[in-house]
Amino acid sequence: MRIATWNVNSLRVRLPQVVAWLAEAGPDLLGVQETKLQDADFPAAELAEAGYHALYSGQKTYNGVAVLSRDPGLTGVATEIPGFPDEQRRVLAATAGQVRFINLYVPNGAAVDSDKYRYKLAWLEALGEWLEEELARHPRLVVVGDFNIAPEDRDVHDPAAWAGEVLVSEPERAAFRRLTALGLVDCFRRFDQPEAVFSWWDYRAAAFRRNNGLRIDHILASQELAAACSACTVDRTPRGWERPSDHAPVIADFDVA
DNA sequence: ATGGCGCTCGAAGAGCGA
Repeated sequence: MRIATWNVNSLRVRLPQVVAWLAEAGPDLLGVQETKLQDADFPAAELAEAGYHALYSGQKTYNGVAVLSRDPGLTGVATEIPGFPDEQRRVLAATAGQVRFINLYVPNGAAVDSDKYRYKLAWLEALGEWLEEELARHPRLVVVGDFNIAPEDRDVHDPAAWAGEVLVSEPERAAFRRLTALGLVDCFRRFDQPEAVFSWWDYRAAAFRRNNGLRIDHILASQELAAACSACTVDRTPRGWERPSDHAPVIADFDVA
């Protein structure tokens, strides 16, 4: 089973790239973030033509998440963190067979100590409580998305320049470690990886060409699924296409039915 | 060098992302 995540930064703009990438990479499940589409405008027909059933939870202009699945028989759909009502559409969970799939667009946080930063930390706190329950219910749980956290300095192109900034600050990293302490495994770090592998590069200052990036998009798996994970990679290719998203897809393969 | 680029809304330029 192939599971992937991709912040597309506008599905309206990126739909042709998403369709092309689905045909190349062939994920069974793809978590999409930043669709920036109301549900009425979601391109369900185009994606169905590409062979994918879609769930979506959108809003105008900002945020918006979707789950694309080869298997149309998804159940247990959730669009909120229980007990954390939120107008921002950042959560979409569903069960495919025995696999519980949770797709997240974690708040960006804007700047350390801002209102948005405090919202991000509160959001992550509520997420942790929910994921603890989800883990108890679902031995095969995978949590994907744009976490907007680079967990360690090796996930940052220039740790000195980024020290203490939003996306790398210690409270954010502590929130990420709280998730892994629940028993969720960062699939990317289960394997030997090259140095300087990132999933996001600023549009400005030729950041992609210089590989000035951050690894902020992640695939976390329960221990049962992590044990069945055979690979986890970032696919840099779409970031090099014309008019790309600033994020690249992350892919993990699992030896489960 | 504290900007730089790209998307949205809406029809200019501000807000936002990371």
